[in-house]
Amino acid sequence: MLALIGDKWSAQVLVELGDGPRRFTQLERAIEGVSRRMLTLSLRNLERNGLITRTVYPDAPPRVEYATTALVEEIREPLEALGAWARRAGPAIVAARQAYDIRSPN
Amino acid sequence: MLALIGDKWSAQVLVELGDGPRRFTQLERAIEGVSRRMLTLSLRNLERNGLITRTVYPDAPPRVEYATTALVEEIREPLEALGAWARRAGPAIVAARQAYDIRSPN
DNA sequence: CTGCATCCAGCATGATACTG
DNA sequence: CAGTATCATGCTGGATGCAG
Repeated sequence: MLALIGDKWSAQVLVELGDGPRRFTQLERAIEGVSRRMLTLSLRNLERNGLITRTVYPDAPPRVEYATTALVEEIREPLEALGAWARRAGPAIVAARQAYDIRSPN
Repeated sequence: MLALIGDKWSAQVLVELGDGPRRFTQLERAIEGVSRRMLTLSLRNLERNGLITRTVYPDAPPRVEYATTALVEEIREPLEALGAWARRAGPAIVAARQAYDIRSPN
């Protein structure tokens, strides 16, 4: 699982594509801090693993759209459960972190 | 979320601790390929984020047990859903990979 | 617009040795 | 048993420039 989307950006790409197909530049702008290089690599990797599709439209200027496959739809629900948990648990995590840092001031 | 357990070993640690508390050496043996150093770092990180507890028993020889916290219990279900999906989707992923590699022989 | 190639720095990780 | 300390290194990923 983590071998598929465990890197820094792939998960975010999947989140963006959750609302529907997106173009390369749209993703680049939506995902704060991603470089063109890393976005390309992530997209290639996701495509290779069958998690997204890449569609080239023969226009000028070039247009490429990325979309999630059925494989990803199957896990949308547990993924969103995890997302909800992350938002809920955020404060507890921060608190735990502060408590730990006070106990071990290194 | 991935910031918490996105590294190479933390997720596996959580899986091992899913069956109950474990000692340092038990984890080291159960998790194939992990070095003492990385196991230590992962455990410290999980502890700092409040996902596991570390209990030292004042015995000779020393004994330390790690266990998951309630925070982790909350996501056991979606996590297992993801695991089940990973096992089911495995073959499809491999197939997609082969198809891709044939299309793009670089 | 959508990439790919190259270069290079920095961090993460493994190996190894040592300790309470 | 359960770590810590130190060193060497390899890969990740950013920056930059080029291209169809």
